[in-house]
Amino acid sequence: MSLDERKKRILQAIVDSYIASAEPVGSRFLARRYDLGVSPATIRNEMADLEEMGYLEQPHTSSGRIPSDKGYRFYVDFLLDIHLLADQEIRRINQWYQSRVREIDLQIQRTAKIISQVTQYTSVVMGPSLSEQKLNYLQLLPVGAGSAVVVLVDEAGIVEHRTVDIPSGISEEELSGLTKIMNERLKGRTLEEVKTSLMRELNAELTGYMDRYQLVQDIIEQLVLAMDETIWENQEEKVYLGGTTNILNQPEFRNIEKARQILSLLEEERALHQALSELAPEGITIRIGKENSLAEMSNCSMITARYEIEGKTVGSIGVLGPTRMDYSHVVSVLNVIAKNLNRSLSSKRDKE
Amino acid sequence: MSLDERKKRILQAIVDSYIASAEPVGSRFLARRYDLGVSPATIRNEMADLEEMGYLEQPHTSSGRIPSDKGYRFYVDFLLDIHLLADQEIRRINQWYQSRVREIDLQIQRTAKIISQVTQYTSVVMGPSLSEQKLNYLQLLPVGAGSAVVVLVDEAGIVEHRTVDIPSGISEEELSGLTKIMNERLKGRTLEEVKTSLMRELNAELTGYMDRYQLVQDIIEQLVLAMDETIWENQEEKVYLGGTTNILNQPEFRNIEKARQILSLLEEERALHQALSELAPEGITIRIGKENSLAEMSNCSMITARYEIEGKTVGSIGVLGPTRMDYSHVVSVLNVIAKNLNRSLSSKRDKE
DNA sequence: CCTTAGCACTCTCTTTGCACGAGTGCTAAC
DNA sequence: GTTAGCACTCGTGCAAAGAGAGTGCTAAGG
Repeated sequence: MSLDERKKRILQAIVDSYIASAEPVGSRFLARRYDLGVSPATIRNEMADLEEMGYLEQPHTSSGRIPSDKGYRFYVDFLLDIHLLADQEIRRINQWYQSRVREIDLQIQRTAKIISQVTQYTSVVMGPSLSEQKLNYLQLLPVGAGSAVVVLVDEAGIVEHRTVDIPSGISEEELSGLTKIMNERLKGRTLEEVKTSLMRELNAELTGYMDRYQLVQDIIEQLVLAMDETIWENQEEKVYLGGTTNILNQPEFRNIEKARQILSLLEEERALHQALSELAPEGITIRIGKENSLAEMSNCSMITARYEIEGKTVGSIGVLGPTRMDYSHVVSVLNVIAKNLNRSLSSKRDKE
Repeated sequence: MSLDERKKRILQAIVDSYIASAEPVGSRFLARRYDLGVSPATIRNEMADLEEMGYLEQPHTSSGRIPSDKGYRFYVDFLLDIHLLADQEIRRINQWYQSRVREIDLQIQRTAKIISQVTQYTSVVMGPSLSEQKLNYLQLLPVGAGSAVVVLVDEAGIVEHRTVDIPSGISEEELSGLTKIMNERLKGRTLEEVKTSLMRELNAELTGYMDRYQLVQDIIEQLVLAMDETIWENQEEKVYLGGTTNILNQPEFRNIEKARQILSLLEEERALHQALSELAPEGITIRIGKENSLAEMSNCSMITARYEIEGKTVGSIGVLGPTRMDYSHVVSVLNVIAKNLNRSLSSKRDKE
């Protein structure tokens, strides 16, 4: 894994150049354009070495070299210099987050849009997982006969609702009584806890207080179901995309077949979600080419960062592009945006 | 506009053939394949006439003919025979709608998916416009200090919520009192009415009942804002897509540039929404090529149908494809799906 | 007068050959 | 260890040639 200084410089030059131009890089070009202090012939020798070691590839016998996945990996791990974003760019991003957005999914969706606009790649953002969020408030509102709306509010101010069936024999007073008891007992627990153990515990207890055993049990069962759906829908399903067509600007996707393959993948929320979930718990994760678990993404790299609510990691934001991606820029952008998003998602609570 | 019988048959044959194969249609092919009873030479003469009249076009001097927009229009208006869907297909669609889905936007989203799967084109579905829906129930729930959640339920059982700021000086009792009064007054009015005139009317009245003039006014103002957003977000923004990549299977979009153009358009929710709104108030609408108001869609046709809640038209479902689209099949599919969707959206209410 | 066969013509698409340019690997000299 | 030189390979662009499909027109036939 150890390359001498010159090999590193050459590899770096090749990757930089290829990222910028998408053209295989030749020795003469390198010698001219980068100040390596050696002749093309020497560079050729070094390139032959690098190829043998697996860092470079040659599309055909007499063309320049392009980085292999391994080459990109080395570049990302050891050669990447993250230059700060231009002030202008940072300001632009901050500005986007000036205006306060109430609804969390709108905020997430906007984030996807911003990422894709700033990076000119496709962005992939996972909606927040709510299962670890703590319940602040729960309300059962009767709606017509046999239906009620459950409204859940968590400590971060995220609101969700869901319609459930309730036994028609229960009165409005009973319902609000039930709501009251549940609130006293469940506030401050995570939604996951609420859903599983607590609901059962409460179930047992409530049947003591109230005379209509069966009805209450029915309601609770419905509630558990609804919460399950709510949590699940957010955690397991929602993936927001931005700039999906940006991918078509990349020369590696000029080929319709390749384009279709990757665009189809983007329609598969479930697969995407999985790809996004397999990440390191914090910091920036970079997956290059075949490092991605999905075969369709073997020409792509994905860079992701995490975001938090209440200091707890709840989801990730990411960028999908060709392996020939501007890693440095994207990493910086994701850092800045994650910071903004964190702030904006917590400001909801700071207000209180 | 009047073509003799033979010209009609020839035009129909050409459109059918071109829809099926995407290849320009020549006279020999027509004579052989369709039972027109005349020789290729005669067909050539007729085709020359049809071209002169504007129903056909010739990609280049010595190729077969393809239908012009006008040709498709004639075909759609006078020659289209809508054959019923295969039982199997109908059953398949009905099956999709067997399982009951509570949340309306999920149902709409699923509909988009179904349409695209059945037709193999891209589907475009407009979320329901809520402004004409009648309010069934409204609730203000205090959440933390300074915030409250407004929950709106309409007669069709559609639930929406929104977080609003409220003056911190107001008590929970006052809030529930306010809720009660509002419910009495506003139930049964359309959301649009609630939003505009009634809110003001109520505003005036309430200031009599309650002693804190300013506070109440603040709340109402917030509510109006929230409702505005709610209505607007549904009516003006939400467009659900299905099978966007299906468009890439069409030979006319092999060209990356064209593909990108149309896919970019699909990302522009606002433009799309507008395109969908300009439709006849009921029945099926077909827009062919340049009949579409958006220049990007001049190679495309769009077929749309309306759907209803409570017998009131609230949105539309549609298919976007090349002008060379299987009009007959799509029209049938949309009819069946609209019917299913209507039923499923009203069943929410039938239950009561 | 309408229909049809025949034919010359047009245009696209594919193939072929060829020259060019970019880039390499290798060898020999520095 | 570095470099210049050279032969070699491969992709690309271009022009010419040929095949194929389809037309429009003309003249003959019903």
